[in-house]
Amino acid sequence: MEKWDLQAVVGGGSSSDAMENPQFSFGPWGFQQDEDDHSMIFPENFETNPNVLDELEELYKPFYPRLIPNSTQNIVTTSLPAEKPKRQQSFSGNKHSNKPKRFRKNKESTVVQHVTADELPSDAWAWRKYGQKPIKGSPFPRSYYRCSSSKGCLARKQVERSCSNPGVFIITYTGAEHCHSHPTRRSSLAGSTRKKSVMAGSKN
DNA sequence: CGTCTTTGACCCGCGC
DNA sequence: GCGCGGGTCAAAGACG
Repeated sequence: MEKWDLQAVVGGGSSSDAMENPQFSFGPWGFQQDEDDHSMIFPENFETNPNVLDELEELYKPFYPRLIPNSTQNIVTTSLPAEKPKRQQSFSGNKHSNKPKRFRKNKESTVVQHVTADELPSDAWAWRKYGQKPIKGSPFPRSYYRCSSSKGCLARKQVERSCSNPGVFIITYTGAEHCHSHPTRRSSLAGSTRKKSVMAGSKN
């Protein structure tokens, strides 16, 4: 079983980093968005050109925990096909409840970071894992996290390991922007330092 | 007690 | 229209 500890990977499982790094002004939700095209344009050589990287760091510093020069950390934004009319979400409840159906696909902007294990950012937000799925074509599963700092916050992120570069993690921020400020402390640390044994043999 | 992770099932978008 | 793949829900169990 490829059970790899994403808790350690995303850093969201531990509150220590977040609290020790108050300078983090983290949150990809807040960059400029066009009405229709939720995208950011990056020069192709931004990763290799130190000047470009520096400029970008200044530009996007408020949105990311840190941009590490000479690293594999990367920012790729996906622009949504605004022109392509998609079928509206039905929001018809599911078998479990009458709650409105969650919207699918990224109707908000998405921001992708490629980081190495050592550079995995520990953001100031508290994330709660709500799902994990094996991805076709990738030996590694993708984990889904949502912001647990505030109940109404719709911010989400996905963490997966690069299939071509197992040492590189792909963090995708999706959903809405945070509707709250950085949590000064976690509401609870329960479960945040969960032992690995739980995931190893809980249900299998 | 409150929050977290895990995990199977469900639902939807999209390609064929 | 059907099937696949991906995203989300919610119950159960664990931890501080």
